[in-house]
Parts: sequence; structure tokens; C-alpha cells
Amino acid sequence: MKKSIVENLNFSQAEAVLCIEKPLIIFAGAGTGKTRVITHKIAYLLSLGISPCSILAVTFTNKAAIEMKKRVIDLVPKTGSNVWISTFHSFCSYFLRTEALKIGVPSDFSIYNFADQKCVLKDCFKELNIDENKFVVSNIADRISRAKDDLRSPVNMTTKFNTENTLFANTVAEIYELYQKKMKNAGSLDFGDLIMQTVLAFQMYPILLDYYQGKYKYIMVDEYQDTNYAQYVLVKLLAAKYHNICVCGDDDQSIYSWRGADVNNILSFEKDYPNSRSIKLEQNYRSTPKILSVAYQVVKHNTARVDKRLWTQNCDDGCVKVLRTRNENDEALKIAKLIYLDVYSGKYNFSDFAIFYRTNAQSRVFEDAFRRICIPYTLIGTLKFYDRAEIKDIVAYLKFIHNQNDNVSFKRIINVPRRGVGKTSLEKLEKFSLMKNISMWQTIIFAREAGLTEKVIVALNSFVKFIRVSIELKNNASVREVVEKVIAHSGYVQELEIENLHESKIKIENIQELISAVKDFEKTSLDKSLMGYLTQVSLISDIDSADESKNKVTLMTLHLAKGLEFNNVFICGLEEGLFPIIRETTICNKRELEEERRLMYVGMTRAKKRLYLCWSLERTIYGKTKWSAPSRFILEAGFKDEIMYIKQNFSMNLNRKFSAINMGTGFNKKFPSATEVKYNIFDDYHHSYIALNDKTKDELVSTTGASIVKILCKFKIGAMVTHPIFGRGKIIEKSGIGNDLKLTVLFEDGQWKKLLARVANLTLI
DNA sequence: TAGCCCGGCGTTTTT
DNA sequence: CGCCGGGCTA
Repeated sequence: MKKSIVENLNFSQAEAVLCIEKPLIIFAGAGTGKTRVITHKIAYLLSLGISPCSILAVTFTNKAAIEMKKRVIDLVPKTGSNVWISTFHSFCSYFLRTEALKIGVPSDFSIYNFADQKCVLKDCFKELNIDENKFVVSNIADRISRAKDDLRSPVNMTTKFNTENTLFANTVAEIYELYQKKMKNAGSLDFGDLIMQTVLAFQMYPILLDYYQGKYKYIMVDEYQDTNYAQYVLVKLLAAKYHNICVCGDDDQSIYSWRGADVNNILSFEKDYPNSRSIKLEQNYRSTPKILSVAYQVVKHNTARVDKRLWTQNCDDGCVKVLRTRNENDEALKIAKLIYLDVYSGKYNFSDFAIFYRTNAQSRVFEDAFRRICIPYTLIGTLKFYDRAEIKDIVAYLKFIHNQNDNVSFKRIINVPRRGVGKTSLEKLEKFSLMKNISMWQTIIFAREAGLTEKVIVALNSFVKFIRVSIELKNNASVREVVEKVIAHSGYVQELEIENLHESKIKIENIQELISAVKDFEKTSLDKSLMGYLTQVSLISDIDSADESKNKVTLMTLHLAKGLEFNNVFICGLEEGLFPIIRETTICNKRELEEERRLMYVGMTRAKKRLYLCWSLERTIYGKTKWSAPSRFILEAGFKDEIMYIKQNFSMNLNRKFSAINMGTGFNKKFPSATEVKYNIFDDYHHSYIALNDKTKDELVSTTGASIVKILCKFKIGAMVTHPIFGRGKIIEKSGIGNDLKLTVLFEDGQWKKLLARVANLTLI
């Protein structure tokens, strides 16, 4: 039995599969058969007679979880299906619902996504009288999410625990606190809460922890480099009894640190578990030696990494090439033609090709070009099904029928379709609900007291009636029936039918698609309740995997490419400022640059046969055309000749008086003055030149735009300044560049001012 | 209440 | 260049 399980594995893989009674870390490079190892390991455990219920495997994506589950069931048909394999979030939501009574969360909590969070935050801003121009909602949403990733409470965010940026920290903490209160009132948890509340529950209730520690004797975590602090603590707590923990990941593929993931979790595993074993998987089964070598040349420029080098027995039949083009249209067209020729000569299928880019905005030219040449393509990630307004509306109805305290959903649907309940009525209602500390739904009966007009009250009452009937239906009928009734009787589709635009027809089609998604859910899911459906919808969000079988070219961002593979990969927009992407505030941040480089590494290692590195001499972004320099990644990959084109274009541009250049000045900013441009072009060139001839790591890191930082970023975010009139303050925000550089300064009296740096007469202190 | 216009702003986004 | 949101007006 044992033999058959490791039979088809290489030595390291087999070692990893067989090592089960101690902490194990598997450094699994790209394409080294990591999922294979985990699934075989589970099969091995089961073959030893270990109960499937004592095995827990967590991943980050539903796709990975589903894939893993499928492969385990393939290996061990019956018992395999009883192993708990899921994402962190669905594990936690299952735990929280199951133990809700013991830990004091409502068992029927709603799950709020990022958009819902922002709605709640907007209300918080209003209530606290905070100007949205001074604090950006999504920025605060991010901060609160990061706080939860770090298991920090609102109090923990205040100056008591932070020395820097006093007023700012306190304001964030204040918003965070109110936000939590509103979430609690709405009976809702956000993604961060799911993890954090689980950890808190385990920390607070040792008996509960003890039970789950005993239950899950074998724990496996995939993509460990992507865990945040909360997830790290969660895993550590669960594994504390038996230490039979197996994590696997690749620090070179850590590309989500901006979302709270901490590479150090994987780097310090051996310190956390002193008696652990470490196994490296370095044999790659995906790419050609050339691709691996070039990818390694790039990633080895990073300093903070575990040394490892992929090798392969694959034959060297592909190629790695640089594709230089005139502008982004040229880039798209040239690539389209290459694909066209390969497909029509019978060499490849459309599905053998993938286009990767750094920003979603880059996809458009490809769509145009592909449409023109009649190349079928699939665009991944831009407009997700559940992000469409019409789908969100219908789902909001369902969420509201499930939980009437869900104020976000209430506000979304109360006037969709139009019922004549407008902004002012809603504001009155909201004000009253805050005063009474009840949900907006509960406020409806006080509508007259709240000062609403008779007309509005009538409209509200018919809405109430509709919801009541729907709740009744929910308790007695299937989800499908509820959805169908909501769609038929809310008046939503009728309004679209009356509009009768092309757009509204598409919306109706999408709504039909939602019904079939619900039918699907009822076929496949164990928990067939409305809550079960809503949980699934909240935690899944993409249904695009269905298209995989189709013969189409794939277009996606580099972030979405992780875990996938294609025969032919085009990495596009490889230009300084675009990839690596540069913002004025982080232009020389080494950590972020290294993450960009890992992103490049991820992109490159997706290719099985051929890899094209594409860059454009000129690119139009947001209606402004700029000249570009080739990405340092192209040079690092060994294509040093490309530097000649910088030279040529610099002298060319000099003669043209530098109409513009892409030099990493942010996006929709005005062109810098001629002198600035001149300076920066020379500087860019100079530094690149140095990088090539005297390439120490540090110099490469600061290759581009270093002097821009000197000129324009004298005023850094967080720096203290004094103003002749307003006094001492801290820079909390920046916009514009050069002569248009504007600084938002938070002064000690609590006032914010947006000041033009050129004239504000600020002094750094 | 709702529709229109203007201005600001635009990296990535597993759940 | 386009999108979204806030504010103003019919």
C-alpha cells in the first residue's frame, strides 16, 4: 500500500509524503508538484487507518480547495470525501456558525465583502463628521482589514500603542470602533472578522480550543507564504497539541503582502517549530530549462529569500524572447499576429496562450486587437459575476430576507426598483434609527415620527409587506423558489423590461444566470438553506472557472496567474514605472520592488514552452502618451541589449524637447516641466547604465527615478512640517507632482489643509 | 426626488 | 481617456 502511494513521486516528494509525525515545511517551487504531494500525503494518512475527520487541509482559494478535494477523492474514493479541505474563510465561518452560542456571535451572521465594508464606513464617516476628502474610505477600509489581519482591536490602534502619526491613528481607531459597533448591530462579519473572531474564540475558550486541537491531529496549509498574522496564529493554535503540521509554499511567490500576507511566516517556520523538517521540492515538471534559468536570473536579485534553484528534465524546445513594440496598440497587434500564425499553422490552440499584464487597464487594447483579428479570448478577473450591479441587487434582497438588520442591503434595495424613497427620506430614517439604536428596518414603523411624508410611508409599507411574504416563503420553500419570487415580485425585472435598453436585456440574462446558479447550488450543496447559499456566494465570488475547457486566449493580471500554466506566455507592459509599477511615495521602497520582482517570477514560471517579454517605447495611459524605458526585469533576465533602445530614445526625445516620458510619476498627473523631464531622463539613463556596468544589488534597487525622490519627495507622507500660520503638522496625503505637488497636512489643532507645496512655505522638522 | 453635470482620480484583490 | 460620486437644479 505504502509503495503504491509514493510510486509515482520523485525522491523529495516521497520524503515529504512519508514525513507525518512532526512539523514539516515544504518549500515547493513553481511547478514542482506541490498539490500532488499534499493529496498523496492525505492518501497516505488515510491508508494508515487515520480517520479522515482528523485531517484538516486549508488553502486560500476555492479553486485550489475544490481541486485538492477532487484529487484526494480520486486517490481515496470513499473516505477521501470526509477530509475537511477548504479555504481559511469557509473553515472559520463553519466554525463560527457551529460554535456561535458558546462564543457569542449570531449563528446566522451575514458576511460583508469589501464593498459592503465601504458602505458601513461611509456611514461611520457621516456619523463622526469626517470629511471623505481628508480620509479616503477605501484607505480606511484597508487599514481596518490590515488591523484585523494583525489581530488588533480599535484600542490597540490608538496612540497608546503607536508612537507615530497621533491624530491620524486615533481617528482610524475611532472609525474602527464605530465600524465594529455597526457591524455588530447589523449582525454581520467581514472577511477579516471571520479569521479574527475564530482566533479570539480559541484564545478565550480553552475548552473549545482543546476540542478542536484534539479533533484535527493532522493539519496541512497550502500557500503558507500568503498567510497573514491572524491565519498564522490560528494555525499555530490548532497545531499546538500534536505539532503534526505540514505547511507548504514558496517565498519567491509571495505577492500579496499588500493585503496583509507576511512572508516571514514561512521564513521563520523552523524557528517556530524547532524539531521540524524542511524539504525542498526543486524538480520542475512544467517549464523548459531556458525559462527556469531566465526566471532564476530575475528572482535571484532579491535579497530576502531562501536559496533554491529549480531544475528540470524537460527538453529545451521553447524560447524566451523580448518583444519590443512602438506603442501599446502595436504591442497588442504584434502579439495577436503571433498567436494567429501559430494557431493557423496548427502548432498550438488558442488556449495555449496567455497574456499577463500588471494593471487591468492594459487589457483593453488586447480586446480590441483580438476582436479585429477574430481571436477568441477570455478576460479573467475584471467584471466578476457577483460584482455586477443587477446580481448584487438581487443578492442584497436575499441577504435582507435572511437578516433584516443588514442595513447595507436595506439601503441597496429600498429604492431599487424606484419606490419614491429618496435620499432625504432615507437620511431621516437613518437618523432616527441611530437615535433609537435600532436597525433601519425596525425604524420603518416609526416612519411618521421620523418625519417622512405619507407617500413615502405607503411605499415603505408595501415594501415591508413584500419582505414579510418573502421571509415566510424562505421558511417554507427552497432557495430557488425564494429567488424566483423575489425576481418576479420585487418589480426589479419589470423596471428593466420597461427600460428596454440593450444593457437591461443583458442584465435580465444575468439574472436568469443567477437562477441557474441557484439551481446548481441546490444540486451540489449539503446545506441547502438560504443562509448556506448566501455563505457560499459571499465566500466564492467567481464562477469563471467554467470557461477553462474553451479554446480561447487567456487575458489576466499577473496576480491572477499564480497557480496556472500555459504553453506560451506573454508578459506585457514591461516598462519602468508600469512593471515594476511605481507610485511617487514608494518609488524606492525596496520591499515593494522585491514583491514586484516576485510577481515577475510568478509570471515567468507560468510558461511551459515559450515566454515573451514585451515592452513598448511609448504608451498612452489615461489619455496621456509617455515614453518608456524597458523594465529592469528585462535587463535582469539577461537581455542587456535592450538598454541600447533607452539610449536611442533618450537622444531622440531630447531632440523632441521631451514632450513626455514615463518616469514613474504617478498616473494622471500633469507633465513635469521641461527641466524636470530632462533631468530625470538623464538620471534614469545614468542609473540604468550604472546598473549594467556595475551591477550591485543595491544599485539595481535604486536604479530608476532615485533623483525624482530627491526633488519631489522631500515631503514624505508621515513627515512633520511647520507652517507659518497653521503651525506644526503631519503630512498625511500627497497628490500631484513637481509644481503641482499638493500635500494634505494634518495640523495639531485637528485641522486639515490641502496645500500646494510650491507656495505653502512648509518646513520639514 | 431624480437626473444631469462637473471634477477628481485611476496597482494588484485568493476571501 | 472614462468612471464614479457629490452637488446642484428642474
